Amino acid sequence: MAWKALSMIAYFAAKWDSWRKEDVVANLKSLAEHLGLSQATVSRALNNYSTVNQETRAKVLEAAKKLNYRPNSSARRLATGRADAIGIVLPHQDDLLVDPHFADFLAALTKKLATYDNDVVLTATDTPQTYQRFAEIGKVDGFVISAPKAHDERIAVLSKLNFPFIVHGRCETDLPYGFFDIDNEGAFYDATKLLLQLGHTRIGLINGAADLMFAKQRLDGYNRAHKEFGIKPALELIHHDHMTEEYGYRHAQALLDLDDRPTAFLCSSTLVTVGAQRRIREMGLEIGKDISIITHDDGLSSLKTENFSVALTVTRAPIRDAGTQIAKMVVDLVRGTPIEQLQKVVPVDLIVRTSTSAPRRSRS
Amino acid sequence: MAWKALSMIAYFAAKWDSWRKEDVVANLKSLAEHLGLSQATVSRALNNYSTVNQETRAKVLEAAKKLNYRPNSSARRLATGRADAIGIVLPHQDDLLVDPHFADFLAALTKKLATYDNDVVLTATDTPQTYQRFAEIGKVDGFVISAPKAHDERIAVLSKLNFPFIVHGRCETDLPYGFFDIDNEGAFYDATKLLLQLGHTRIGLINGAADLMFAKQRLDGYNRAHKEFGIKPALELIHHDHMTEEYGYRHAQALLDLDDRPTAFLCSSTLVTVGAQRRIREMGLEIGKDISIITHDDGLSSLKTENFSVALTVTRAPIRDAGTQIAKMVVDLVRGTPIEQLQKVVPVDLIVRTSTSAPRRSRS
DNA sequence: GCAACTATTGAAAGCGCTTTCAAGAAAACG
DNA sequence: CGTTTTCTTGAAAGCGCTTTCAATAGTTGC
Repeated sequence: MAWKALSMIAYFAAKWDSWRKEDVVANLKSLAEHLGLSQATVSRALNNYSTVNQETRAKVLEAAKKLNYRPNSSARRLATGRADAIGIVLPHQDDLLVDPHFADFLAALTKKLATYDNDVVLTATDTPQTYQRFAEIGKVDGFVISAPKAHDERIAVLSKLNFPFIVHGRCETDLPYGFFDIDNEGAFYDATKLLLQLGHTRIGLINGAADLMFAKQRLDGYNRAHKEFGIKPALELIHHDHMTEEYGYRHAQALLDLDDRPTAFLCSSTLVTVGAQRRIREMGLEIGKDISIITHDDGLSSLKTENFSVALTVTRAPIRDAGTQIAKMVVDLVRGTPIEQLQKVVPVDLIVRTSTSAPRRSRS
Repeated sequence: MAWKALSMIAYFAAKWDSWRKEDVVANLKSLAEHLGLSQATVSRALNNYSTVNQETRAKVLEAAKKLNYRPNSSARRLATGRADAIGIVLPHQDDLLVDPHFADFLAALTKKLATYDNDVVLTATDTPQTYQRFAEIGKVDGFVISAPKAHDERIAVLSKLNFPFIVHGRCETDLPYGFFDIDNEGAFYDATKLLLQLGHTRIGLINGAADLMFAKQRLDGYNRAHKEFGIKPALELIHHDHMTEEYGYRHAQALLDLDDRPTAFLCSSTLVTVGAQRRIREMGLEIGKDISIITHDDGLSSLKTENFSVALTVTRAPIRDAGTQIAKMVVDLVRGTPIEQLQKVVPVDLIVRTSTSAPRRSRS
């Protein structure tokens, strides 16, 4: 085993040597000297200036490649004023809570930004001062704001600083800002409508935290559908909380303990549904028969709604798509695309599977 | 509503103005001029050099605060050669798969690094060249490597480059490197032993991907316990795969379809257990009675093992702790702490709850 | 054939900070 | 009281890159 380990390392080392070019050149200056050119010309060649002769450019590019030259990023940043990096603040709502959706979002965002040679810089503390500092200090060229609240301080601050940012979601403000959002209102309108059409009249809503904009939008959709059917949903049916398995369980429990308990649930995330399902089972009820469920599905890579015991009817909008799109949008914004062109809302699919059916008639 | 939105914005704007000091000073030069001092002295004062007079320092600090001065990070990086940033490469095993544990880990890491004034820079592409480039380019001072394989290329490369890095986990190599790991082998040894002591003789193992080091370690623990009991586990009992709900389901299914089916499962992650549980239920079996389960619990903030229908017996090691510890370790490493002092393995708790019991005797 | 362009390159001035080196003032020493 | 030390500060030289501006050579126009 020890031998094997050693040989593997030797293998990788050799492989690595073959990638690594012999000569390595540290900086522009030495590359320029090596080529017998000025730093200026070499820099221009590397940065695709039209004023540089084709042959020269070719030579420079070749040498740079051969000598494995990489421009120092700090120097470049200092000279250009650009950071080629986008900031993103970890949404740690509570101290402990981390949204699992965020991993998928981040992965897609980072991957797409890499195609624009932009990095992602993470920060933990979510205060206006953090944003200001990052902006002023030149660490990032722009921000992506996640999980906006209806009235989000961060947007006020960044607007005031006149610093580029794209919001993942929307908020209520008259300030102009770029955003990418899914049609949460429409999605939950459709979902609610489907349930109402099936004959459900008491529909429990297990929503995200009340101050988050998307939760508000979803509630709006829920309400609009009810209004169309002339039904006024009881307040006891509407729950707002963090979207964890645990809270899914608790709120399902509360809903099922009601005297006149709902015949259908509308859940804001897959994990919440896992929790709700646990409670439903405990009570000996059957999903899709005793109780219908529609959940919002962010297309998490590690937890798929089609794989639930009872395949779930969902409103589906892959959060990775949001990451990918927002990456492009924020880069465009930094490069000068006007805000008005960076406001996008995409529709949400309603995928009907077996967790929804007409309510059972037999009720005591 | 529109009015309310407007007023909120006005509120935030006002609040913001009160934070924001009137005068703002762009750079060291103007701050120095404002103070009637040289840039050198001001810089020294700001960076806590002992050679600067106490009174002068106080004056400088006060002025810097009042004028809201923030040193430009690129300039500072260029001058010092430090980036004050740690790189981390997103572990996208497949194109689509994102490990939900990673969000928790990242959050803790980022938060702790912030206390050292270090940022986290994310990258998507996981090739040796990526590491090399980031290192040479000066974007980061060090790396954190996640999910190492037994023979991990990245470690060979970074070692060769002589670039600081800390591994979250371990690997098989004779190269010296810093790491933080939990005692996976011990944890699964303990868990397996518990099951064997309870009388189980056929224990299904639903492990992580076979090339990942932690999966190997866990398998080792599983095997060691069996050896002690003089039992040779059948190969059919040992499964390796990605740790998603879906695969948990599938492998549980495969295991339960065996002629002589296992009476206990050992699962490598909470999400896998969710899937396994689904299959177990479908077959009308009862966890903790028909089948015992022990799962490894990374302490995910949004999915807690104590909240399963049948509270799960677990080997528990919060992944956030790893993030926090590694943050400190990598900073220490960059600052010169020798590698030998940066190798840590922490024990794992075995928490017994109700998902484990002696196997049922009645078997056909 | 000379003025007016065009194409291409280089010199040099930053970008905003840190840090070496030298210098002046104050304090300590003998 | 002259000399050595200690404190404190400033001037200036980078860090490695980009970019303005000037300069040269080569073209074109009339």
